[in-house]
Amino acid sequence: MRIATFNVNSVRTREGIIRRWLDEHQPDILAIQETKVTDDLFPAASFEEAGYHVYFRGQKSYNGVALLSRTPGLEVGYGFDDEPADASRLQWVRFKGLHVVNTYVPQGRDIEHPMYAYKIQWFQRLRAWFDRRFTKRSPLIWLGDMNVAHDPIDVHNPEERKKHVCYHNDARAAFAHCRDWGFIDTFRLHHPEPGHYTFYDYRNPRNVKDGKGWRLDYILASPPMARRCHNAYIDVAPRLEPRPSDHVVLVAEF
DNA sequence: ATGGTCGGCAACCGA
Repeated sequence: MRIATFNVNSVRTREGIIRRWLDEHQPDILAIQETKVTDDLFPAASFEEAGYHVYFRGQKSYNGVALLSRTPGLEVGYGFDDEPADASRLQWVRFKGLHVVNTYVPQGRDIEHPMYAYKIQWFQRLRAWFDRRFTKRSPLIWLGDMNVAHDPIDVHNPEERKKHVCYHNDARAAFAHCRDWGFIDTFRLHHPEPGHYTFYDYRNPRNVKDGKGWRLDYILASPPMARRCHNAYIDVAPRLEPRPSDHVVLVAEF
């Protein structure tokens, strides 16, 4: 089984990229973040044509999550149990023998900004949510854009990024606490070496050109799922497109 | 050291 995650930065702008990627890689599940569209305008028919069941929740301009799947989801939900629910950042789908949780974690804007405290809190709320709903024996996948480079090898220039909201100690600790529920990082399992990234900030074209990136996207597995994971890879195809996205595709095979 | 680019959507906000 092949599972993938891709922050598309507008599902309407990347619809062509997504369709081509689906045709070429034939994933069983593709999780998408930053769809940036309300549900009435989501291009669901296009992905259904490609042979997928489509589950999504979005809003105007910002955020938005979606999950495409070869097999139908048996149950689907959005958001935390309490407020703010953040329904367009947290999605879960139950399949036969598998739960998938798709998140677009708040970026945080700046260390001093209230959204950074909100981001830290968001990981804490998510950990409590995992604790309530699942056990370590659950066949569970948590994937998406976590907006954190977990370790020094997950960012090109860690020494210069200590005050960045995606590498600051508090963000890394909050992400770590959430992972400590019992998740295993499927990509790192198969690629212990540095230099693999899933995001290239195109506010600096030089860094994009030089491949100086961040690893912000993850496919994390509960112990029973991690035991079944035999391969993981990053596909940089979206960077080769005429209108490249800032994130690329992360894949894990089970 | 600074600022650089996208996408959505119609002025700037968010990343």
